[in-house]
Amino acid sequence: MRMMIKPDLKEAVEQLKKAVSTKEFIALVCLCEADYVGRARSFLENGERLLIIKEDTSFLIHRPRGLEPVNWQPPPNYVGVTVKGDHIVLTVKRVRKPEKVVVRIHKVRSIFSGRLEDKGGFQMYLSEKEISEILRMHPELVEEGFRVTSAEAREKTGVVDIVGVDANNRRTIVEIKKDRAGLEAVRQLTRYAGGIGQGVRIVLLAPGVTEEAERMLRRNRMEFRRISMLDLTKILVRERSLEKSGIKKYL
Amino acid sequence: MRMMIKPDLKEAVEQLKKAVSTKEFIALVCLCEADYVGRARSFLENGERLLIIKEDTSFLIHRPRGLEPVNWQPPPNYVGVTVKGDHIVLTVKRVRKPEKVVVRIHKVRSIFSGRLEDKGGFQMYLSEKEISEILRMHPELVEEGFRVTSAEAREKTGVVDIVGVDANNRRTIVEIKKDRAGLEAVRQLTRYAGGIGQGVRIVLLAPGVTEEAERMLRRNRMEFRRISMLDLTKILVRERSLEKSGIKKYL
DNA sequence: GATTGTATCTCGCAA
DNA sequence: TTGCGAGGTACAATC
Repeated sequence: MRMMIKPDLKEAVEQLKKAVSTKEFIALVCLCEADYVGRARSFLENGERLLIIKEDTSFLIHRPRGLEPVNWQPPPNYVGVTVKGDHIVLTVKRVRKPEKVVVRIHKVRSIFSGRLEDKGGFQMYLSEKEISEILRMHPELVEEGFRVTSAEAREKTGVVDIVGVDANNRRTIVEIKKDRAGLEAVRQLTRYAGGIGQGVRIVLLAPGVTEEAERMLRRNRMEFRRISMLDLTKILVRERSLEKSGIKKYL
Repeated sequence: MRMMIKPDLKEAVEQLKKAVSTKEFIALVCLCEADYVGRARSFLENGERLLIIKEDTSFLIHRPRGLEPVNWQPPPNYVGVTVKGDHIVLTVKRVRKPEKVVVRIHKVRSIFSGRLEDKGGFQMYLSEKEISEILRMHPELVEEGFRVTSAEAREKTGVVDIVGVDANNRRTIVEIKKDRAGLEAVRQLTRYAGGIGQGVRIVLLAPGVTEEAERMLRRNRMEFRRISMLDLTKILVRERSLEKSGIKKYL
């Protein structure tokens, strides 16, 4: 692990080359310009940015504002470092596609490189899949008397989360959205419903629905039911072994 | 602009707080864990990562591998720094949405903060010459049945024109603008079209058009057609003879 | 490898 | 603010 503040060109190049060759994680604040050629073309004029080269050669250029990187290259990449006159030329070229970013680095403000130790697990909760799982275990949350007949989550025409029958033994398809359902969700559902016979109830389950989406639902004789993500989370927390997962401390 | 290597907790907190309060750009390599609660929930166990807080409060956590950040928050955010026992607690909470990331920082490997000077322009790029070339090769992109009889680039106005005939053998002049066409573009076009006889179609091709410009076009019986510079770029990249002037040279 | 669908998508634009 | 489409989308799953 090594770090330098305002190194001169020679020092910076040396560390950069070494770090690249040993595939260390690199975070470099510098004055630079960058060209991209590949699926499109772009040119980024001179300015101060943060460059990131990861251990798997993932590459990012971040400007001082905005969430998204201005330039990037998904791994794997060939990474080259050379010196041309008074600046460093960093070339990042994708292995499997004809794409590359060329960065001309004029001044290095700071450079960090090292191997980062990161074995920590990452877990997302309450994805649509997990919601579906909970509802399969607790069909009464969908509707009184509802029974699940098919645990199959996907069919060819689109995404279907739960198939079952309601209290009157009528076939019912339940689609789940974890966010407020918009037009796109309803469209997706409509596409699927096109291949379904008459007399089948179609229910959209979500924390909310936009006005237009609800209108579209009505036009297509489909139903909306509100569901509380908080309730589902409580069930998840109650029923899962949570010692190692860590979500417990939130609730 | 300030940077520290392996600072102790107190030093790190001090710099972090100051940098956050003055909205400096921050790049922090540290051992940390992170929780996200919002549209979904996630938990990231302990490990070494790069944290980025931008001048507009954009927030990113990058692991040592993978292009995408493992956690993030689009601006604007409230950013809070506190100390709890032996670790720093960084809270990044979105202003307009119920979402937050809480990071517990256990060890700081290095911290950079400062204001980055970045006024450099950024643009996707296609020269007029290239646009003209692509459309000559693919006249169907102008319109179904269109055939080119001549093409010429006027560099001063940033407009390319192509002369041809449409599917009905009617003479058609196509003007191309790289950027969204405003009133000025239409004025120039009108001036140019003034010397043209009646019965000739005039079509403006651009990525977009302002409302007023479109009205002016209609008044002058001219047409607008939307064209995607990105699509053209893709065609260029895909189909150009690579030996002479194409992408190959770059790659 | 090509296609398809999701995403804490983000972002810009328009109504 | 909400909806809608584009993106160098990236990425995983599927064919």
